[in-house]
This record gives sequence, C-alpha cells and structure tokens, in this order.
Amino acid sequence: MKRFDTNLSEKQIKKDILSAADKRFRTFGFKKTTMAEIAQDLGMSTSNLYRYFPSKVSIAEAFALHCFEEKEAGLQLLLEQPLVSAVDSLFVYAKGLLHYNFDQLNTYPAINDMIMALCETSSEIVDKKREGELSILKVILEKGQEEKCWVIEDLDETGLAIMASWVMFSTPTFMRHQTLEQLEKRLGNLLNLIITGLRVRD
Amino acid sequence: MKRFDTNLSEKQIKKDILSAADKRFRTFGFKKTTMAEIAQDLGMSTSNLYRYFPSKVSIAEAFALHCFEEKEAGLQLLLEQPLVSAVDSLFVYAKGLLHYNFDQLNTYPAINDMIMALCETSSEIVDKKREGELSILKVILEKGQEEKCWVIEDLDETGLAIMASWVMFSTPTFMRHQTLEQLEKRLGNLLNLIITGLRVRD
DNA sequence: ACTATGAATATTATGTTAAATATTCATAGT
DNA sequence: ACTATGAATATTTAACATAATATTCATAGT
Repeated sequence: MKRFDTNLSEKQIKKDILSAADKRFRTFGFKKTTMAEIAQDLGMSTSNLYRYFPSKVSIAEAFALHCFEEKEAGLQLLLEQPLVSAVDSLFVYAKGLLHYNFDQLNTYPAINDMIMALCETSSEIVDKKREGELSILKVILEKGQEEKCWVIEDLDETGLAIMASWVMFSTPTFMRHQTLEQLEKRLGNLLNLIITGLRVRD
Repeated sequence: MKRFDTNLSEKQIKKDILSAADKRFRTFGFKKTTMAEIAQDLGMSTSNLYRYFPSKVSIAEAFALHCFEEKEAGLQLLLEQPLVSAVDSLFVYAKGLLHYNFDQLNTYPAINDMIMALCETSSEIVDKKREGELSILKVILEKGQEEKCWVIEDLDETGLAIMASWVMFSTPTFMRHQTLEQLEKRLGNLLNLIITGLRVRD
C-alpha cells in the first residue's frame, strides 16, 4: 500500500488539486487564492500540495495549459461541423477565437489577468498558446491547399503572419474599448483582406 | 502691457513649458518629473504652470500629441522619396512605423510607458494616434487606386483593418520578446499577405 | 484687469512595521 | 519506503504613518 487512500493515484490527486485551484482562480484570481484554501478544499494539509506541484505558480501554469486545451477543443468542435470550404473554416476559426477571448475577458477577468501575467514571465506558456492556436490554423491552411483555395509556400510562416494580424482581437487593452460587434466587423474586413488581398491581379 | 515680459506670448510660454516637460519626461518619465522641476527649469513658480495647463496630465497629453506629430512628419518624409509604386509606399510606411515604435521603445522607454498609460485613460489620445496614422495610410491606399494597383470600396474600413493587423508591431508586450529582424520578417510576410491575399484567383 | 506668486490644502508616493502567505523540513503515520 | 503533516522559516502583502507632490487660492506686482 503506497498511498493512504489507494483509490487515489498521483495523477488523480494532481487533477483534484488543479480542479480546486481552478474554482478559486476563476472567482478570486491568482493573488487572492491561497495554498491553504486549496488544501482545505481538498481536506489535505498545505504542505502536501508541494508533493504534487513545486510551487503556486506551477499550479497556475498547469491550469493555464488546461485552459488552452479546453479552448482548442472547443474550437476544434466548431470546425467539425460540415463547412463548405477552407475559407469558411478560416472565418469560423478566427471568429471563434475572438468570441472565446471576448467571453473569457468578460466572464472571468481574473483568469485573463492571470494568464497574461504568466505569459509575461514564462515563455513556455506563450509558446504553448501560440503552438496550440497555430496547429489548428495550419490544418485549415492545409485543407485550403488541398481544395485549391490557395497556394502557400511556407505554412508555418504564413500561419504566424496571420496570427500576428489577429493580435488586436486577443489583447484585452484593445478589446476593452470596443464592442463585440465592432470587433467582429473589423476582423471580418481583415479576413477578407487576408484571403483576397489588396492587389488586383491580371 | 499684459504680461510682465511682453516678448513672450501665451503661445510661446506654452511651447516653453512643453519643451521643458519634454526633456524631463524623456529622461525620467511622467512620475519622476515634478511640476516644481518644470517650473524651476523655466524660472517661474509652480502655480504659474496652472495658468497655462490645467494639470500635469494635460501637459503629458499635449506632449503626446506633439510626439505623434513628429512621428507622422518623419514618416511623411520617408514617403516623399520617389517610390516606384503604392505597394512600395505601403512597405516603407509599415516598416517605418515598426522602426519608429521599436526605437522609441528602446531609446525612451519612459516615454513609451507614459503614452501607453495615457491611452488607457484618454480616448482622445487613442483617437489622435489612430487618426494620424490612418490618414497617411489612406493617402497610400488612394495612390494605389489611382495607379490601378488595387480597388478598394471603403478606404476607411480597409485602412482600419490594415492598422488592426499591425497591432503586434506597435505593442511593447509583443515587441519586447522579439528582435527587430524577426519583427521585420513577420511584418514583411503579413504585408505580402495583405497585398497578394491567400486565395488564388481564376 | 492681467500676470504671477507663496502659502494652504488635497492627493499621491514612500518607507516601515506587522500580518498573511508561500515554502521548507524534520518527524510521524501507514 | 511511501505518504502526509505541523511547526519553522522565508517571502510577500497590507496597514499605517510620513513625506513628497499636485493643485488651489488669496493676495501682490504690473
């Protein structure tokens, strides 16, 4: 017998900790949830938390990664509906991302602040966020290649360029001053530009 | 006789105040320059500053607007060189803007922080910044129309969409984690995308 | 009546101590 | 040997007093 309650694997306990932290982070944010509270919610001692996570920020990081996975799963789901073309997928994806960011910002401002702060200090978090979003975008771009919607030389660079152009639609500072409708309209115009381009070809 | 030293008009005194504030803001930032210091630099009393500006932030705002004018003048100058096409102008403008932002961020970080803070509290500043940059972009887009480079239905909306796509290249948070070379490359890719578009037309 | 000032007041920053919290560790339970 | 804990320590935050600074105002100089 390794653990007092053998029903609980290490993996499960980590999940439980994450879940308890999640609830508190959502409501109170990072600073205002304490390790003592998380432990109390789980009926364990504070020091025991450190047997599963090396620090409070590491819990926050794991939580952030979990959020990214949830977000990406949600967007994947949107893209699984039968869509006419890769162009449609691109619109659905970009608007889905905007909606997610907008909702997150308004429903859980504390979470948003927390993740932004983590991004300032941990490049791993930034990378995971970017890579996750990029991999979905690349699937869409590849689909477009197959459908002969467009021809792309460098998928990664093109994907990164497109994501760079979406920064305004995922940055609180810029989102806060506009309604969702305004943001949607502007994003729509931008997507048309990206798809069609400015130049009239001959 | 209205003023003790009649050589100085109200306009000139405002300019002098702005110039004195400029020097201090550049070196020490907003918080670490005091009204007393600005007054002392000009040999006047602190309270007299309030006869020309209603508050310290109003001086900062006037200074910010002055910065915008200088920036725009510099960019105009870049565009006055004989350029082959509107496409070239667009590249020169976008890259000029990136260089300006990058230099500003590294040479005068205090100024940059200050203007960002002002943008958070004053929509007038945000508007002026946007309008100034947009008006130059619109000139380029119009030139492109005349040159039959492209056809644009709504100049304003197209201009705003393009500027939205440039947010990453003018936001410190995102610029700080990348070299100028990386930023230039990504901006180049984005501009090509905006000009050429993804879709292969028939 | 216009311009400017010094003193008075209100607001904001700074430094300092006490309290809260994160983290470690030696020890106990299984 | 693995799991968990309470007590001990280190770090961060909060509260408060103090000082610095912004702003106002009554008054004086031209």
